[in-house]
Amino acid sequence: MFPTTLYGSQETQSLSLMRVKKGISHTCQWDVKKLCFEYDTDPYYQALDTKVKDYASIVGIEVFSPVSHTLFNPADVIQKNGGRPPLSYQSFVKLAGQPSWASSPLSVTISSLPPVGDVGGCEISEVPTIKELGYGDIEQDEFSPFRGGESEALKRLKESINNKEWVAAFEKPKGDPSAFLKPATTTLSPYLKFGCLSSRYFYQCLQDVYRNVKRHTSPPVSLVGQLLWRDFFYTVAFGTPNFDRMTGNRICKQIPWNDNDELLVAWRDARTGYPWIDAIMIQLYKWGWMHHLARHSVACFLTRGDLFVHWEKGRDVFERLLIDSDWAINNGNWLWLSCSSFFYQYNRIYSPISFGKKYDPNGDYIKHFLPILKDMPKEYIYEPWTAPLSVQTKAKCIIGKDYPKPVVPHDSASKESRRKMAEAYSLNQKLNGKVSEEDLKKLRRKLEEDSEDTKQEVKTKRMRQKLIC
DNA sequence: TGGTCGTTGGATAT
DNA sequence: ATATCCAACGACCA
Repeated sequence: MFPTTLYGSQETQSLSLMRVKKGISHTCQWDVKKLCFEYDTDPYYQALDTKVKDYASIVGIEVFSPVSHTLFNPADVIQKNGGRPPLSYQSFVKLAGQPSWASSPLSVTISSLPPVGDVGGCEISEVPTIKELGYGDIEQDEFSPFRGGESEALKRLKESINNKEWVAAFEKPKGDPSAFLKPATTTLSPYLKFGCLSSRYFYQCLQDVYRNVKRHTSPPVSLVGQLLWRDFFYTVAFGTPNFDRMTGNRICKQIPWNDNDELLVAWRDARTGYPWIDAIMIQLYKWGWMHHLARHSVACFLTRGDLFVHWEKGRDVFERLLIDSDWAINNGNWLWLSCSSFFYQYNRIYSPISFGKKYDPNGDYIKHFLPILKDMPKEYIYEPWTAPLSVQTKAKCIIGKDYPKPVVPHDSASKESRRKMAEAYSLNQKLNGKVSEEDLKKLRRKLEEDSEDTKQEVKTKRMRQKLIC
């Protein structure tokens, strides 16, 4: 179902690096005097921009690179905190305060660009084709429903903002992850990510709405709160070396994740046997977007909830498939959901069965993205393996043949995961966070032994019961 | 150092 | 709908 090649960041990045290098070779013959580009905090672009700035300084080209992608300058917030990024949202909000530009309205009138002029017969851009990116074999109707561009972004922004009551009452945690005909959020994230929509303009539009209503929600749950979350992750990511890895990451708990490719692939390819999880992964594949809480469900399931697979593996899948995937935010949320950083209440596990049922008891979301289950009665739609064979036959969906059996039993798997998390946390505490590769290996062995013991106990108990009977 | 509190859990009781 | 338990974390701040 998925193209076999995984397009990690490196391939895409080397493509843009090539373009920049070519661009540099043309700066002399074009007599370039000034280079303007937005300041970028992602490590890859930091390195790239340094190269460009160094070159410009050598050949005497002026560089203008302002911070404008985020509400605040991450470096300022880090400096205010004594050189380290704040690790909680509340402390970030307190440090950040009001944006300096908030009182002066941003201009949205777009001045026209000067004509390109003579470029000496060279190609200006080499935008890769859909086929080159590995999507050539996908049917047109499977492409994301998002249309690109600034005009589209502003149109969609207006549609959201026009509903003042909705904006004023917005509370992120209360949204419905199963809503797909009309998603429960603004779905503006792809436009923020690609710079089609300015987060600062969005912020000002929201403030305008707030000024014109009696009451409105507040951070962290409000819409402005969501923009602040974005800035929070940008700031921590900027101030944390190796933010996208477990090892060498000062703020990341060292956890002995599985290296189980079978479980990872089942999750990635929407074959876990849990319809709620698989439907979300299909939506990811088809739309490149899912509701925030849907992302929580599958991320928790893959890592600390059920499969105990490394969060970096899930991060890679999201990074490639999400249309709004953003380096700081994606990594930040995987750290959060895997209880590796920011959030530590590993006992709170999303159930792959009851969480979705709460919002969508009929399973409409599942039936839409997993049509193989469209005739499964709602009593069984979240747990089709419990349906009697007669029901499965009538629904034309035999579990184990037409749709997979669960890869792991949720009850015991999540219990096991809780235990592993507790052990890993206690090791991190004991070693004050300085957990080595060897320490993790040892813990992995210990956990396996314990699990063997449990299995043996269960066996012994069963034997005893048999003897009694 | 100890108290507070944290965007978004689940199961069960009322 | 709301309260309570489960089992109990760590960042922040006084």
